[in-house]
Amino acid sequence: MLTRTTGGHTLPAPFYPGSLCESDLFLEELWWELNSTENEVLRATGHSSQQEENEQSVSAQKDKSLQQQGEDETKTADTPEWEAEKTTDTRNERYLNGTDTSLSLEDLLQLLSSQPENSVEGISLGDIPLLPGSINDGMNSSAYYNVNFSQAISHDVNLHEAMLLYPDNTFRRDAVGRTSQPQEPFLQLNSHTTNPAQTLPGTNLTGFLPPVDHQIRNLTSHDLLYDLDINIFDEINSMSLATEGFDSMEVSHLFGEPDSDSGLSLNSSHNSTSVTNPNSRVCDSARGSSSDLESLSHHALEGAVGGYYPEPSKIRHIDLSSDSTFHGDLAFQHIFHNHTYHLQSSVPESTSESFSWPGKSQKIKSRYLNDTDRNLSRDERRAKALHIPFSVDEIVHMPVDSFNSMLSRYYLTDLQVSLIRDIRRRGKNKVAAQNCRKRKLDIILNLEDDVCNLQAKKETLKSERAQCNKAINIMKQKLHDLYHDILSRLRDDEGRPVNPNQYALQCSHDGSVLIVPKELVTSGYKKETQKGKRKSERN
DNA sequence: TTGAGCTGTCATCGC
DNA sequence: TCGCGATGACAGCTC
Repeated sequence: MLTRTTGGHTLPAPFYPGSLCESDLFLEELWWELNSTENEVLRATGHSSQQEENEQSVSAQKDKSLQQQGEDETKTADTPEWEAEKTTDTRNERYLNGTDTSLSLEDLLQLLSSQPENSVEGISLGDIPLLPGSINDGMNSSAYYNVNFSQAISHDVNLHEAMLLYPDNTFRRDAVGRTSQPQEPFLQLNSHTTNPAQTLPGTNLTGFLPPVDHQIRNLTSHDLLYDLDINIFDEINSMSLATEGFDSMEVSHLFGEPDSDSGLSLNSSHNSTSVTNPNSRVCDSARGSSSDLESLSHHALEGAVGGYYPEPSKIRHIDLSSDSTFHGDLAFQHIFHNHTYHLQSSVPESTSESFSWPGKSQKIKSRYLNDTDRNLSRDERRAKALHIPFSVDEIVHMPVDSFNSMLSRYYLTDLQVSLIRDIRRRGKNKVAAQNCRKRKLDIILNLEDDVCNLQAKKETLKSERAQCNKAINIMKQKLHDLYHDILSRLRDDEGRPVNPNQYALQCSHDGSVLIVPKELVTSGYKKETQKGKRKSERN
């Protein structure tokens, strides 16, 4: 029973290596060897019955894709320029000349469609070079699947809807399993297929992995997706959420943000489908992911009113549930979403993000955020998630007129506009807060300097006062000495020395010096002081 | 574990 | 009325 076609080769349906169980690894090795041997045989013979089936399938798909492409062209009359600029003729020529062996499936199908029928025989899907790093294999296989990805992307269809666009069963790897598991429509994870080359034709995992077969062989999708950037999943999830209609709180929870002040709350009834696929069965180790995902989906709805933060472990299950479609969208995002989000804003970011990561574990946080995302601020992640075509720097630092004209020039949803305005408000307030703190710090420093200067001045004045007092005392002493010296030399009428304790010297206005008894001096002094007081009282 | 410092954010006020 | 800056207050994070 041949149910899976992997690049022109067949796999026995009941035999799915890739489980995390170690016992399955041995079977996986055997499967790999068998498959490798089969590949060699097929290459040696150059053709096979299965290839004929594939070619027939390709021909049928080609017709379908061409028909679908014609329909899509009418549907997507306003496709972006990047799609209009996509030309494959030159690549086809390069491929025919042998200079370019990295043609994608779509290119090849177009090449086939442009060639006479008899020339198709020489090319089968098994001959398609699936080079490591050529992620276009997955992306450009839309024609093969009768899907116009550009339409899906341009319409911002979420993953779930994008998957539903597949009209036939070519995407299915296991029709039997599919019928037996009707609730597992698309996201059958690669955990069943350890060999990444045996995944879907359009999802060549080798494009993301180093071409070390022996290492890849023992990896499961669990392992392969484990280290992938969570932000990519965030983008995928939010892309569907942002366009399909969602509650901003849920996106905030998905981003680990308890507060989203975008202020718009859309329908959140079905937004968790693209995020949490309860039917995704990754492996035995993640067997409990189904319940977790359900609970997460449930809590996501709760989070809209209660503020639930999904734990990182649950987010990990979400990532694993993205399945192979992840790669296709990933490729699209690498190519079509050329957002220039600056990693470093002009405003110095805090070294510690206030972004509240669920669980608050920095190890887990750093595990899911790569270096780029660690440098992204929360608003940058938000903008990236909602595919806002402006950088945070542009949004924040752009003049008002330019900002308003920019908003009017682009067709933006209310959510995007709200987020942009929030980003601008927060960004400007952040700068204002920084300036305010800097200014406050400057004021404090200036006040401290003033205090220091005043203290120094006070000390100077104290020293000057001490010096003045010292000078005054010296002058007093000199005056006292001079006084006694003069009185000691004076004689009364009887020739006796004048007692300094009974007489005092008094200078008159005309410069003459009189010897006056101290009683008169003290009484006269009292009278003068009393007169002075009276005068002051009268005045 | 606790506290200080830093930073982002929100609310509010005034221009 | 709107936009924006300034600032107090609060919370989260780091050390």
